[in-house]
Amino acid sequence: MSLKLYNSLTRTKEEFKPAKKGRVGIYVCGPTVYGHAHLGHAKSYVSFDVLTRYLRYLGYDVTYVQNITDVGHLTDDADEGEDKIATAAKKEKKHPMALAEFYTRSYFEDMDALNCIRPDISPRASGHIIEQIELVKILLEKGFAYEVNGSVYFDVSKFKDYGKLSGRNIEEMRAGARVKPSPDKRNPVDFALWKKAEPNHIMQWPSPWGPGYPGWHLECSVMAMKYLGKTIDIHGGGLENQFPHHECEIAQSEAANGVPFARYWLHNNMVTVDGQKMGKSLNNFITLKQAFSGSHERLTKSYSPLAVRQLILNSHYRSPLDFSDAALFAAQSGYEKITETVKAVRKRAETTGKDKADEKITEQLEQLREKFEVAMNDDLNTSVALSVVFEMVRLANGLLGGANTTAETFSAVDDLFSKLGGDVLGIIKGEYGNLTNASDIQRYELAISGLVELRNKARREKNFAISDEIRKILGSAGIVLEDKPDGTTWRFR
RNA sequence: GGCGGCGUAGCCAAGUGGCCUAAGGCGACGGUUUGCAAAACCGUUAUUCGGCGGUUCGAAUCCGCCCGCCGCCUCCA
Repeated sequence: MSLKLYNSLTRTKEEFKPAKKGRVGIYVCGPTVYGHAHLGHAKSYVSFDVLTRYLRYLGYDVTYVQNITDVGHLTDDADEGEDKIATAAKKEKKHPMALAEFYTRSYFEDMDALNCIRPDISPRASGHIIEQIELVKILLEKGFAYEVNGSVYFDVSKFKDYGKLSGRNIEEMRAGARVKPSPDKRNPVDFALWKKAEPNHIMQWPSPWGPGYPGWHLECSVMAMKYLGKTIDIHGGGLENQFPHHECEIAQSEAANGVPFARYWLHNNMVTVDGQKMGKSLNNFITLKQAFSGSHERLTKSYSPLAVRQLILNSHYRSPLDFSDAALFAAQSGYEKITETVKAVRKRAETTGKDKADEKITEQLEQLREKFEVAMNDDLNTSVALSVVFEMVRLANGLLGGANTTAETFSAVDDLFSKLGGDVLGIIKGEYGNLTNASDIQRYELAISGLVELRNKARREKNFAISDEIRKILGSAGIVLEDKPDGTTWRFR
């Protein structure tokens, strides 16, 4: 039984074997930091986060590189528009680097909330200008590129394999081209490696071809090569980047190095909101910060970051995902169900003894783990993997209802919860706290437990009018009471 | 116009030739439990997989046509 991944390059599921035994290098196209991250970013980066988490679970030593694009990504036509960062910086009246820094921090904040493990390396495009210039030089020397008016373009006609990833050929593209070709380019499908900067362009660097800045595709080739070698194991990214971005990365890298750029190409599908492509003009553009706070007119409430994560993992990474308030609501309920069970299991696992875990249960757990791995091995079927976690929830709740389960058995259950739902899927936390500030917790707990005690006194005296009133008051503050055989507990709704 | 994908219960979603008289979640309903609740547990909720034909002993799964939706081809994760 081994991991199979769908390779866009061959359009088939292939058994995954890294080039070096036991070690995996992954490069994923990161965000262009000119705005807050949105639901689309979440699907992409949660998907690749689960990939790296699962590879680590399988015992691989993974190096995960995900770039930050802070220069060179143009608006409009690939080679004619303005730099996205520069445009946003003008609007916000900030230095481009300040703007990039601001949104980089915002991005990490959101990804942390989604429980995405930080990449091992988060290289910035602007920090690799020298390397990018070097690559352009090599491509010029080898005759794959040409210089015109201080800009350098890649000559697509020189690279036979162009189109192999996206299944296109140059003739078709030329026929269907909607963009008017730049007069500098020999061929409309040629793309910019280095762009000449006008004097008022803030983001510019000296180069052998005069002051300028790198083309967008160049950074990924350079940084992947620098940190992972000339041939990387896995290259990931969004489906919309398959063409032209990834196609251009392949062309540049393979033309320069003469060896395959990436062995496995993985592409995640797109996100829609209420059935439509997410776009600023459609008023369905939802940032992660808006989803977490519920501050968007399409959302009826705020959603936990991990509920967003769970919704993403509820479907396959290669399927499109439609975000809607109803779907998020369902994910939130399911997420809370898992969370409450895990918390209860951990509480029962605290009282350690010398007993052994129930063998019948550990056998069941082992079967569940196997089912989970079979699902994940099949091109990361997180939907089925998640269903295994729910099966564990039902098993655990059954044990919680009974009286004879040992702490050791609960500990075994928690162990598997932590591995599968925690380490791999990232929807179960290592620790849960109702509030972040310790002294706040004490004060709230004191107040709430006082009211609970008062209510129980009323209940003992059969004064249910008073007891119901207290529960109602706490309920309106979002605190739910649960009367159980061993006492009353409370939790936040 | 070119290329690709999708259509499974009220909603989300897995399954892609026989183990499917189709996982799992949400919602709804009934039961157990409870002073009443909440939570949990048990049960019910698609004889059917957009429609129509075909291939096959056998199809949600393969083929054809039709209908509907979406994406890429221009920046987007």
